[in-house]
Order: sequence, then C-alpha cells, then structure tokens
Amino acid sequence: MSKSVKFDEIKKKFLDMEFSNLNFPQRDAVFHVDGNLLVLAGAGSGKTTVIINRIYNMIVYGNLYNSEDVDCDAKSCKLLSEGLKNGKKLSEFSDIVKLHPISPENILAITFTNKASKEIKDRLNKRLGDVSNKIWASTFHSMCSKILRNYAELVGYTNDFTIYDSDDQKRLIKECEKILNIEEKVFPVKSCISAISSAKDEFMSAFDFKVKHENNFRMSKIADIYALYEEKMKKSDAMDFDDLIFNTVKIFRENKKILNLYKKKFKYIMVDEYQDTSKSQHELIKLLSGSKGNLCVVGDDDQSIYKFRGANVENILDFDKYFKDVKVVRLEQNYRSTKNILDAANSVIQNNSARKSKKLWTESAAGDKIHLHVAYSEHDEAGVISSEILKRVEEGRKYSDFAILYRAGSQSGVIEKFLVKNNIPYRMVGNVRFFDRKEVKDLIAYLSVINNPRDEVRLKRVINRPNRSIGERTMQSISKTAEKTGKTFYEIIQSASNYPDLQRASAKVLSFSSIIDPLIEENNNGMKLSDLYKSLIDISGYVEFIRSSEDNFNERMENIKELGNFIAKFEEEKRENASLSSFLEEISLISDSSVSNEDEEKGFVTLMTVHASKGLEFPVIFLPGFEEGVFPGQQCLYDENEIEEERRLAYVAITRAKEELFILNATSRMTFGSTSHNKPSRFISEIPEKLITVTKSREWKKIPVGQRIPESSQDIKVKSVVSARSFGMGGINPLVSRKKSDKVYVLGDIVDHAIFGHGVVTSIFDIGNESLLEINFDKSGKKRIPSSRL
DNA sequence: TGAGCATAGTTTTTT
DNA sequence: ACTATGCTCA
Repeated sequence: MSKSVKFDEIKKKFLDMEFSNLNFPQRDAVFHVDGNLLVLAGAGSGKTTVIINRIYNMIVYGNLYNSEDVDCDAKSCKLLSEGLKNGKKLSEFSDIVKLHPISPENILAITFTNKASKEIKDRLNKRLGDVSNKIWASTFHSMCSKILRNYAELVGYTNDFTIYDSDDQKRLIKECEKILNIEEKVFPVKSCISAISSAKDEFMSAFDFKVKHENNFRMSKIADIYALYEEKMKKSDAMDFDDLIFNTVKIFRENKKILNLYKKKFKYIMVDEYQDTSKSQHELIKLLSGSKGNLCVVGDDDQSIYKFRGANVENILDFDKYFKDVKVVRLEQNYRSTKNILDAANSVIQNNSARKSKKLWTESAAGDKIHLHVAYSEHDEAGVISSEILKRVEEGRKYSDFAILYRAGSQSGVIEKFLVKNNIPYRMVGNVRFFDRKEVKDLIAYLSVINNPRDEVRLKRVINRPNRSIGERTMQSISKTAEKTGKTFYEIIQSASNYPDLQRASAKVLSFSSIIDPLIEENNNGMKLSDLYKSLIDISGYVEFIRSSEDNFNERMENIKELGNFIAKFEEEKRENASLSSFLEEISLISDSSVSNEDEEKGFVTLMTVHASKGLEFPVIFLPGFEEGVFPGQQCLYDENEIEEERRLAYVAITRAKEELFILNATSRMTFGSTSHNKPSRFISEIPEKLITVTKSREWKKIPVGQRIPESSQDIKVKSVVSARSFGMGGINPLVSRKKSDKVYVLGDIVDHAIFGHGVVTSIFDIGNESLLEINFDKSGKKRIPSSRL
C-alpha cells in the first residue's frame, strides 16, 4: 500500500473538526505530541482547555495529526470521507485507521497545587472515563513523595517517613539554634529556613554549604544549623518539602536503573505553570525527560510571581537552551477580558525587559473604561469599594461577581470592616488554613506520633498539651539520656523509670506514653482510623484541655469535629486503604485553604491577595492600594528586578477582570501606625490615559478647619464623587455619626466647642473611625470638625 | 511553670 | 495601630 496524500488530508480534516472549538495555536499545541513543546499561554488564553484537550488527543489519537506513517486504501478513504461529512469522529473508524493511542500510564501531568491537579483529573475523567485514572496527575511534591515511598531507604530514611510542614520546620530550626547557642535575633528562623531551602534547591548538602561558606562567618553558622537540622530530621525520620524534591533527584542521579524505570514509564510529560518551577524541579524534569523527550511545558513568563519562594523564570525563558528541538506555541488570544482591560494589561507589562515577546489580543468589545478612583484614606477607599459594589448589586449583579485583590494581607482589615458595615457578604481566600489551626495541628501531631514515635518535633509539640507538667528541664534530660544511650526520645519516655536522671519526672512522662502506647497497639491491630481518632480524643484529655485553657472553645471544638469528618470522608474514599500512614501522607501534602469549598457559587464577594488570585477570573475586580510603597511594595522600590516582579503581579491583578476594573489609591494611608502620603503607583501611569476615567473623593482631611470646600475639583477630568459615607452603614442611619467611644451626634445637635463656642450640627460625614461634623457656629460660621475634637 | 508586660516587626505562599 | 512573641517575675 502506498502512502496516500488523500488520507493525510482527510485525517487532518477529521481532527480539525473534532477540535474545532479550539483556535489554531491551541490546536497546534494539542496536535504536537511527540517532541518537546513550549506553550506560552497568556492570561485567559484557554490554557487549561489546551492541557485537557492535549491529553485527550494523546490518549485517543496519539501523534496521529503529525504522523506520516498511517495509511489506508481507496475504499477506506471513501468510507472516511462519508463519515467526515456525517460529522463522525475519527475514533469511530478505529477498525480501518490505525490510531496512535498513548497509554495513560505513560503520561505524567504535573501541576503546582492540589487544586489544579484535581481539576485536571476531574475534567479528564469527564471526557475519558475511568481510563483517565491511570494518568499520573499530581503535584511535584506528591509525585516525589510517591516515588520516595519506594526508595527512601536509599537516602537514609524508612519508606514510612513523615513529612514536615513549615511549622514543624520552624520549630526544629528554633531548637537547633538553641542547642548551638545561636541567637534567634541574629539569625532569624525565617532567613535560616530560606537559606537552607535555597541550598537544597541547588543540591548543596550541609557539608558542601559549610565548605562553600568557610570564610563567611554568618553563612558558616547557618551551615552548622543546616547540619544539625539534617541530623535531627533523619533521626525523626522526617523530610521537609524541599527534601522531597532533593532526595528524589538524588536517587535518580545515583541510581540509573531507578531513573530508567521512571523514564520508561513517563514517556510523555506535561508541566503546568512552568514559570513557577524551581531549579531543583527543573532538574527533576530534565532527568525524567532527557533533552530529546516528549516534554510539554505550559506557562507564562509574565505571570511569574513566586520568585520569593524559589521560582526561577529562567526555566521557561531559556527552555530551548535546556531541551532540544523545541516547538514554541504562543497562545495570545484572550477570551476573558474586554479590550480596554487587555490593552491596559499589555501596556503595563510592556515595561518589563526580561520577557518573551507576546501580545494578547481579543475580539471582545472595548467595554467600560478602567475606573481609577483617588480616595483620601484607606477607609474612604474601602467605603468607595463598598458603595460601588452595592450600586452594581442593585443593578442586578451578584455578590459573587466581585473580587477585591490586594497586594498585602494587611490591607484586608479595613475593607472587611466596611463590607461588614454594609452587610455585604464576603469570603476570604487563603486566610487561616484549616490544617494550620492550632487544635487541628495538635491532633495531627498526636496521630503522627502514633504513626511514627520517632517524630520528635511533633512529639514535643503535644507532650505537654494537655498539661502534664513536663517542662523544658525534663525534656532536656530526656534528650541527654537519649543521646547517651543511643535510644530514641520516645524510647526513653517509655522506660523513664530506668534512668536515675528521670526518677522524679518519670510518672509525668509515663502518663504520656501510657496514652500513646495503647493507641500504637490498636493502630497496629488494624483499628479503624476514625475509631482511633475517637479514642485519641477520649483518652488524651485534649478537649478538656482546650475548654479550660483556650478561648473560642466552640470554634475549636467545631474544628476538631471537622477533622473527624475529614477522616470519615477519607475512609469512605479509600476504603481498606485508609490507614493512618496514608491519611497522614495525604494531609501533609494537601493543605487546601478550606475543607468545604462548596460555597463557591453565589452570594459572596471574594477577598484575597493578588498572588492567590492567579488563575481565577471575575466580572468586576477592585484593586485597592495602587500606590508607591504599597504596590509596588516598599522594599521593591529601588531594585529594578523586584519592580519587574511587582509589575508582573500588577499584570496578573489586571488580567483577572472580565468586564470592569477598578483601580484605587489613597492620598493618605496609615502604615505601621503612622500616616503616609504615597504617590500613585507607577503602574497607573503606565496605562494609557485614554483607557481611564478618573474619579476622586472630596478631600475633607486636607482642608483646614473653617475653610470652604471647593465645590468642583481642580481637574476638569476629575469628577467628584460622594464616597461611602452617604450609603447605609449596616442598618445604622448614615446621618447619625458613629463615634469610636462615647457620644453619638445627630443632625441638629447643639454643641459647645472650646474655641468656637456654641453651634448647631448641620451635616455629618463618616470618615472611617469617626465622624466629621459640619457645625454652624453662632459666632464664627460654618466649620468642619472631627467628632473627636469636641 | 504560668501569667503579664515589653518589644519588635510587620509582602507575597504552596507543598 | 496592632499583634505575636519573648522575657521576667512571682
């Protein structure tokens, strides 16, 4: 049979038809299956759609579109032509056309968050059914942890190692500093962690680190901490998040056989959000894929906003340096925002130098101009946001259409206050995560100790909660004895009465092991996880402990129950595989911001940091605090690289908006207890003027008491708006002032002023914490005076 | 060992 | 301004 051009044509037509909901570049990416591929996916360009369709295409057709070795005879071709006309899919002709399906087991799809990986799994499951479950869709960390569960022994751990989160890590570093007599003030835990973390990112062991920084006092001290930290981690059979990557790479480098096993398995690799990968993650991918593999990375260098935690933009910028024969696809058509919003985003990001050239375009209409509002304070800013939301809700928008995105978490407080006042329902994303709550962590620590009694950090966390009168002293002598005898911390506790040093404390200490031991026993005997949890709560006395020692008892109790629910849910899903260790494994990598994320749909305005908003979209976006010193932040102002990162952040913020975008700044703002007057953010001036309408709050504050307020503002373009104060404040009559403390003024009140004397209140304005009263004084006429000054 | 005061530090955050 | 954390004293 000779190669027929006709068939090639038909085949392409079929596939183009089946994927006709994708634009050309998107289809390019989907059909390019073999070889390396870099997809530069601009904001809102349908990135996830491409990923899903690409995997679907791989599993159903494989590299069919671009393959040249498929053929069929004339008769079959005719059949196909008819099928094409009747709108059939090529997969329905698998008897006459040899498809090139790729086994799902050979596909690895890596994402950054569990949320993203769940989304991919769900969407693939919808399209492909259970076949999709054979795809490895996971995060870097869960993939590594899965691998390490087989080979951790090669790097000095058991395969049941515990995973330490950043809180555990912090505790351990603190302990190390104490032991080494290093002052926390001079070596802040945070900076030690980040130094160690970046050392691991570059595969530097504590020893290498020490050698490299031999002549640097500071760094060599950190090397000592690093060394001790590592020693203790191994003793506790625990790895931190960086270790998961580090050790996997180590094993792959040192054991070609194991590496080849996985190379063979993962013939096709996809990595999402590649701009966020760190050096070590990049290395891991290089090892798995080799330079000539079938690697597809998707990302957007303009949305790289995680440098501070190790993301390395060069990974994507220099992708074609590291991998051979790279095909580059640019997804530049934006399906999310109006043209004005997109133009604004484009013109801001254009000011960055280190980027792949890329320009988003859209077929959408221009839409509203971008609203720029100049407020006079952060309170006013929050008030304006509230009133704009209320106005639009009256016009028919849902609360869930709005999101307020801020640079720093500290900005949320004032905004929340105003939303509450105005009865606007809101939800905050990424606040205190469920698994970060104290009581949840405590109970998980208990479970961890039951699972792995060598886990010292978590043991120490709970040994004295509830109070067993085990203090610093006792702990130290246990540590010493452990060191002397070569036994583990927990073993010493179990046999405390055997050691003279521990005679006095032995009863207290044994009261702890008498709780843990039977639970270990029961767990080994195969007790159900949920029952284990129940008996833990029963015999640990934990509930009584928080009832007497902590506030918000009810809320904490709720969380304890919620953890119980979570365990029950886990059991239901995993059935016979619901072991304690598998549970701990799962939650150590899932720290989802909320357990119940089902309240998403309606009814809530969303508040979050710009970072947290990446990947999301909303019809109306508010961006408060566009000021020099806030956004871009203070510490970025004098470093061009940092500014570029901030600009990318601004780009992310702007591109979240679908229809309306509000940028706000305040001419004065309280920061760290004192008032600052920030200039408008440079990012505002980077947006072409013609795309913006400016509104401005009237500036009561700047006008000296007793002077007239200009009726119209100086700038013709600037129209004066009435801000929050004229809107209902949570049912309180807006014309009644709400003072922080004592007196509440109403219209017509008679006042006595120390200087101006007798007068009548003629107007009241809310200015955040207090009210501004307009008073007609008998002798000196109308003046505006803050209520606190009366 | 716990309660109460002083002090310092306040960007972003997933795993 | 506010809060979390450390240190002192009982």
